[in-house]
Amino acid sequence: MSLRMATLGLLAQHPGSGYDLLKRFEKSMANVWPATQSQLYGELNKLAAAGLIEVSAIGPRGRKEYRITPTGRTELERWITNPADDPPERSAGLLRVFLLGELPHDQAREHLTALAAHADSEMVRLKELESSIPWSDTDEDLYGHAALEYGLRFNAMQAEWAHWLTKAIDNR
Amino acid sequence: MSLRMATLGLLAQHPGSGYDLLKRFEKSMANVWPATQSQLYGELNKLAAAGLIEVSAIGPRGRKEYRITPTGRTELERWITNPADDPPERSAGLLRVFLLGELPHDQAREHLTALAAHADSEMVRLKELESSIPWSDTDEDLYGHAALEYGLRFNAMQAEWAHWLTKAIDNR
DNA sequence: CTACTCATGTAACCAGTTACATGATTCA
DNA sequence: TGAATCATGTAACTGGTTACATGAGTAG
Repeated sequence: MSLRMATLGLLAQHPGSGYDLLKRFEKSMANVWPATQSQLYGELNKLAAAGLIEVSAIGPRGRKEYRITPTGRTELERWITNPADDPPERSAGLLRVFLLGELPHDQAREHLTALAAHADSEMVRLKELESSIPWSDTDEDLYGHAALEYGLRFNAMQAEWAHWLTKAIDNR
Repeated sequence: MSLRMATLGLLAQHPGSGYDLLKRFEKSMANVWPATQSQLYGELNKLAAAGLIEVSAIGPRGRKEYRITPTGRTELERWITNPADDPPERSAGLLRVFLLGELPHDQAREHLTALAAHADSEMVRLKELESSIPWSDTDEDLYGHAALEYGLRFNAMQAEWAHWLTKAIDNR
């Protein structure tokens, strides 16, 4: 359901071909919901069959430009305002923490140091991304920027937590 | 790969049957990596076929008690110390934020208020969980507790972020 | 005319969910 | 003896990944 909505959402912002969307997935949405090429083309056909999007123009090389339909927009708004039916969150990283007791203390500490370092480098990457984008005054950019800020805060929290746990291990 | 390691990890902590593990999945691991009954039984058979676990005893009603093998333990440790091959993180919640621009401002604000409220109630739930568990002095409990602390910090961050964004919307 | 990018699709596979199916043991 | 719990499994379906396949237009 979520890839479907990610695709529909990108088309709600701007129409485009599968190829266009693929680049927008890689560029802006990869941090939030990655998608592969084959998955995307399949989803576009399903969305079109369901009447949520439609082909608005055919270009060279069999290019199909899609746009969202009114039905599609209704469906998108319904999904955004209805967080109930989300898939459960899974985190391999947290699972690893959960099982860290199977490792000797010094290896566990090592892992946490690496985790904190990774969070720090993610923050650098996100800050670079932030300053590389010419943010406009649109709602689209307001929320894109907010998602980025979320990532910054998330990684900061993770680094702090890793340091806290490292200390807790040392006190034993 | 991750469910495989979650299962292996639980068996590394204590041996048990599929039925036992299922309850432990529901009780302690559901917040980190949920699993269904049919998935678990399938995985146990695959793990046994691969020699990572073995049946240590057969009980009434066809009960098969599993334990981890030395090969299994090696493989588990390899996985814990090697965070490279994790599946990408996906967040339906963040995807929704990304697409919040498709909604009128007041509806977006409403959504963020609900999100903050949900984070707050999650914190309450986790705190109750925390005080309901008779924590021991073992490593297993140290890291289980740390995972819970992670959840608390994560939800606190989320609530703060939602308030921050609500204010940013108001200033437009 | 050659290499590159644009452009779409299919097939095989792994992971996860829901529903169905079955039977043994225990406890009131 | 009937209900609850213990215990394991299969089948059908959806979502996601990797690899393969193909061809049209474009720029040097």
